Parts: sequence; structure tokens; C-alpha cells
Amino acid sequence: MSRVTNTKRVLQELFNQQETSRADIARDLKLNKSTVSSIYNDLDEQGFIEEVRVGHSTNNGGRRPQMIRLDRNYGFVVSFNIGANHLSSMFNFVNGELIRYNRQPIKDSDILSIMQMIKQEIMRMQCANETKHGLLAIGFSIHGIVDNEKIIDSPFLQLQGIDLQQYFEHEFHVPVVLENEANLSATFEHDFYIDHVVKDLISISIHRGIGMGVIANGSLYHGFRGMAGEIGRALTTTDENGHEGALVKVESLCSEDAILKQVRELVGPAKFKQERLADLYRDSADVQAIFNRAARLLAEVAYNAEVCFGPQAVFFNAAIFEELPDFYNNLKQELTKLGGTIPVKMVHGSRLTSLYGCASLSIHRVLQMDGYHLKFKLPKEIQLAD
Amino acid sequence: MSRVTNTKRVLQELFNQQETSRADIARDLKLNKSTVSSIYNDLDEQGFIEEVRVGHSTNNGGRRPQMIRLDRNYGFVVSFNIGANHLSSMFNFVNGELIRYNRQPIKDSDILSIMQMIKQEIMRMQCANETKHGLLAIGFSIHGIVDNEKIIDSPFLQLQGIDLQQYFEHEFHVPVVLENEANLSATFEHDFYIDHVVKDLISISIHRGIGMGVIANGSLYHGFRGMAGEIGRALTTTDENGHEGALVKVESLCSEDAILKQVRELVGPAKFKQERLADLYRDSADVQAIFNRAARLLAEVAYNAEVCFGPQAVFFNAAIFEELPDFYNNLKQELTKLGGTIPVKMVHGSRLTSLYGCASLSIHRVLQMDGYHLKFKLPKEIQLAD
DNA sequence: TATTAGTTTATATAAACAACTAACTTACGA
DNA sequence: TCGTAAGTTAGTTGTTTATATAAACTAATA
Repeated sequence: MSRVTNTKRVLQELFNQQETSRADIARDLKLNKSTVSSIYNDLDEQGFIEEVRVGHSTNNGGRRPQMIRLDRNYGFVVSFNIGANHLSSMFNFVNGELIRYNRQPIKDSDILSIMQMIKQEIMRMQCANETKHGLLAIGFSIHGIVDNEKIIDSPFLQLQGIDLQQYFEHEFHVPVVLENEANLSATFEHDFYIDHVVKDLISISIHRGIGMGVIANGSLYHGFRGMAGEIGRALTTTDENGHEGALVKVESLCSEDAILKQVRELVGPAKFKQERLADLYRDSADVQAIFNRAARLLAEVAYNAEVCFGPQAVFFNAAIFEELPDFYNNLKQELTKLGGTIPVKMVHGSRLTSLYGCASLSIHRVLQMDGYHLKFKLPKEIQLAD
Repeated sequence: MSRVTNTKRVLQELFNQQETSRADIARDLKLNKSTVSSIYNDLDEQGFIEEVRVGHSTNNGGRRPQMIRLDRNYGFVVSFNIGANHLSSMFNFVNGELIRYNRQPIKDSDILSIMQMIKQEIMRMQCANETKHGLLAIGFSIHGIVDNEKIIDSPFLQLQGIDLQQYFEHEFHVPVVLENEANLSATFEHDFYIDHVVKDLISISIHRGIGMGVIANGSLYHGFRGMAGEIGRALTTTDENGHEGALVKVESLCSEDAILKQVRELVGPAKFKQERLADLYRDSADVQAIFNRAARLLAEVAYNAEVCFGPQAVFFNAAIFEELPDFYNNLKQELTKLGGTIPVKMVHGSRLTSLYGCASLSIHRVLQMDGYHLKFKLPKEIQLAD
């Protein structure tokens, strides 16, 4: 093993254990104590190490270990999600812990003014910075196809030829990472859901469109030209009343946007604005019908994915499920009907998943730990329910 | 880099170039000439190297290189495919080249007598052996679910509790590998179709059942408990005449076995035996209808897979396509109708793909090169057509 | 004579090893 | 109860060993 590899393995150990010691690391990695000691000194010099406390001896006695962990004050990363009406931003310490989450409305959808907001947001945090190295990386959660750090298609955001990565790398002199939103949610579920080792999972995101992120063999799977998991673009027929309908995209029928649009058209814009979605659902069989069809379609899509990938678990990220648990329960029933057998999980706090996933991606990049599994603590704002 | 890694990289280079030289390897791997020289001597001692010819100098002069390649006479591997009526076996040199292919009928389907045949087949080759190390590994192509070298489910072959791996490892003292048939075909397409670099592909096999093998990020994807690609088990409705039918497995409608059974029932056993399948197809609209439905179903399945995985190419391995090209063309049309855009390839010589894939797997195992891409020469008995 | 292939020798890096110090627990005798 | 010896564990400091590189070599060409 080369020095570089061993250093990465020590850093990984430092990251993944709550706290550890040099002796522990040597035992776990089957390295000599002196090797670990040497690498430790390198890492310490770079500011990666925080001494937590002095540990206990065993019952047999012996010198007490100095317990250490990754120093979260090494630096921070920031992630952005440009939504339909809001710009979400999240700052995280290098260990993934939350520093600040913010969600601000976007008045006009002009890309330049959004970029201005992003810049301000970063500069504000840079002023308040108390970490050793400050800003380490910037990440963007993209609602579109991303291949090899390049945005191939961005249906919901007009970029007007602007290269986000290039601009912000020049502005802040740190790496800028771009990744598809569903892929980032999948990354979140893989890296933060660490009670169980899940190396193969799919994560279905339902927001303005529908996307699926895939973790295969413990790492994100992009497919050719980033096309993996583009299930929203799958075609289905609009066969409503028995007679065969036209071929349309799945997401034009059961994305959050599409569903809300159907409900709005059904109940009228006034009532739609006044009442809560849950009330509209409860009181109207017609509204329920819209959701039932969406649930059926989503179940089909999820079932197909389950058969193809044979994952260990399926995750759903959808604010509309949180708002309307009946919708989710309906979907689960439809899935069972089709023959689905894999555990299905629903994320409470789906607004945050792609940002946390983005933080993980940035941190991997900054630490040059791509391909290494870093385990993050599940934030308390997010729950994974059945 | 450690010695072990560098040795593997040199061996990989030796494998993947038709012929090369020490100087070339040093340049390609960016290693020092002396490092390569040292590793070369190790490999030479082990018998991996064959000196081919003395190369040419450049126009500037200079000593001529000694051209070398992997010595195929290092040893051989053997692969078996236990089919419905036949036992296929294939012997390959360590570089993947064919030594012998054999297909013999199985009189009774008793597992013990099949094992006896396998043993004899191997011993016969061991007698004729002229390679340095003889038999290196034994592989089995399994029509069923395999997880982590264990057969989870084998619907077409009654194993009666016999552990193939354990038995043959004890008998011949070489590693025995087990892998799913569709996965092996996918491995073949990945490792032998080397004109284009294809890191993400799916390979659909239609024989007694229907299976899909997946190469993701350049390596075989198994999914949780080997369940990836079990598309034959997907459910579909038997909605024939407008009214909704029962849920049945896809492979119960469009596997080769299922199709032939339907045709036999339609035309009667006598006629089915006498005439060629192509003639039956040409002469009967009813027979065509059976195939058309199968084509539609297969297109659906393939399209779903394409959307989920976003592969660079889709391969079909099916003897029935070779026998009936119209069936395949039909499938391609249906795929286009659904919106498929990915290149589709059909394998001529599909009987051999899983055996060649198995050889690749065994060779990877023997050389301890798992995770390294070894490029094999496409055998002339197999063509990949559009 | 310049150039390239490949080997030999010397040197630097880094991992393992062995022996060390530091700091603890336990057992036991006074 | 105290004190001390024996045993255990953490972590450091030379020393040895493995291995990659660099430099200097030989061999063989245009």
C-alpha cells in the first residue's frame, strides 16, 4: 500500500468512527502502530485532528488512549438548490454537520440575480467563518441531466449559457461540484443511513419532475451520459376511459407539479389557493382519483426499477408524500399488488436530502476521498419511515 | 503503489495489448524501466511471458525491442452450461482463446450422471494438456439466481442438495466459480466487445427463462442477493381480448420455452416436429401473432430497463432470434415505437456467449485480476449485428 | 553520433519490526 | 491501608526491509 492510500484509509477511519485512537486505527486497518503514528502527524499538521478526551484503560490496565476525531473545524462546504420559487442553501462542516440552512424566495427567475444571491450568501458565511480553512467547496443540486460535471439538460432553469462551475470556481477559488438532484438524494440515503449497510439502493424523487438516483455496488451509478434513472421520461399511455390514449411522459402525469396542476384545474384556482391540499383530498373523490392514478403510475415505475436493479431498499423523496400520507400509503399498496417485496422507505424532510447529499459529494471531493465510503450522522431533522 | 498493484497493472498491459515490450509498458504505465524490468522477471519466472518476435527500431535508430505477450500456454480454464437437453463445455487458454467446444446430449437429467460427464470431460483434457500449469479453474453458467458464489435458486435444474463448487474444488483442487447465465453473457459483451469502450450495458438473454445481465461502471452489477436483472420474474397481465387478465410472470409468456410451447399447442405436436420454425412462422398468421405479442412484451421490458439504467448499448442473446430474424426485427420496431433510442445489438452465436463470459470470470479469478478490465479478442464464431 | 531497449547499481521513501517510554490496573504483602 | 511489583496498553523512536526511482551502464540499431 502506498502512503497516499494509507493516509486515505486513516482519514476514513477518523471520519467514520465517532471517536477513535491511534492504537484503534492501527488495529482496525492492520497497520503498524508506527505507520499510523507517522500518518497521524501528517494529518494533524494539516489540521484534521481534534483531541476529544483521554479514554479509559482496559480492565487489565495499560496506558489510556488519547481519543481523537475528525476536526469539524477544518472547514466548511456549501450547497445550493435552485427551485421553482425558492433558493435553498446549506452550509456544513467538513464532517457533514449542519451549520446553517436557509430557504429564500426568488422574486424574479433571472439567473443573474440568483447568482448574485448565491454569492452574497457565501460571502456572509465567509465573514462569520471560524473554521481553520474556511470555504472548501461549493455544490449545486441540479434538476436535470448532469454528465461528468456538465449540465446536459436543465428543463426547469434557464441558464442562458452561463457555466455555474466556471463562474464560481473563478470567484471563490474552490472546487465547484454539480450533480443531479435525485442522484444527490440517493447519495444522502447511502451516506447518512448508516445503521444498515446498504450497498444497492434506488431513491425516487418527486418534485417538479421525477428522477431516480441509483447506488450500485456502493457508489453512485450515472449510466451513459448521465441517463441512468431518468424514469420521468419514460413513456406511458393516457388510457383513461378504456380507449387507448397517446404516449406521454410519466412525469407529465405524476410529478408534484403535474398533480397540483390537475387538482387546480379540477377545483378552480380560488379554492385551490384557500384550502389545504389535505382538505381538498379528504373532501373530494375526484381529487382522490387524481392521486390514485398517480399512485398507480408511480408504483409501476418503482416496480419496474425494483425488478431491474434488485436493490436492498427503495427510498421516496417527495414533499407531497409528507403533506399527504394517504398518497404514500396508496402507493405502497399498489406496489404490493404488483408484487413488490423490497423494503420501501419514505423520507421526512425531503427538502433537505439533496443538499445533504451535495455536502457529502463536496466533502468527498475536497478530501479526495472519491470511492471511499464516508459515513455521516443522520441529521435529526430527517427521519426515514416505512 | 505497492508491488502487488504494479504487478497487476503490468499483467493487465500484457493481457490487453496484442504484443508489447518492456519499454512500452513502462511508458504506458508511467513506471520506471527498471521497475518494469523487475516485475517482468517475476512474471517470466511464473511462466506468464511469451517472447513473440524482435520489433523494429524507430527511424532515429536505437536498439530493437523484444516484443512479448501473455503466454496462452500458461494454462487453461473450463466452463460448463447445463441446459435442458445438452451439456455444453468450453475450454479456453488463459488468454481466452478457444481450445475446444463441445455440446453433448444429456440422456437422463440425473444430476449425478451429469457431474460424471463433467468430470470425464475435464480429465480427458487434462490428459491432452500441453500447457505449463494445466487446469486453472472451473466455471458454471447457472440458469438461476446466484449470490456471492452460492446458488440461491435454480428453477431448471434439480441439484438435490449437491454443492457443485465444493465437489469440484475437492476433486480438482482449483477454484470453481458460479455465476448467473445472463450475467455471464453481459460479461462476455463487456470483455470481448472491445472495439468500443462500453462501461454501461445491459444484456438480455432469452432461453428457458429470461434474464438480464448488467455492467455498471465497467463491472458486473449483482444487486442485493443477486436479484438485479431478474426481469423474467416481472409481472404482467394476460390482457388478451380487452378484458383484464391475471398477473403472470413475463417469462411465462415470452421465454423461448414459453413461445415454443405456445406454437406447439397451436399447430399440434406432429407438425411442430416436422417443419422448421421459420416455415411455421411464414405460413401461419396465428403463429406470427404469438411472436408479435412476445415481441411487444420483450420491447416493454427492454424499454423499462433502458430507461432505468441508461446504458450505452443493449444486447440480445437468444437462439430464437438467430433462427427467426423477423422476430428480432419486430422487437426492434416495437422498441422504437416506445421511444427507445439506445443502440441495440443482436448476438449471432448466442450459444457460446455465457461460456466465453464464464471463461473471462474464471481467468479474472485465477489471475487475481478482479476489478481489472481484461480485453479479450472477439471469437470469430460470434458476430454482433445491429 | 544520436537514439532506443533493457540492465545494473545507488538512493530515497515508506512500511514493518523491535525496542523503547509512559501510564495505567491488579494483585499481594507488610 | 499503603506500597510495590507485575502485567498491560498507548504511543514513540531507531532499525531493517521492500520497492520505486534515478542515474549510469551495456547492447543494438539508423
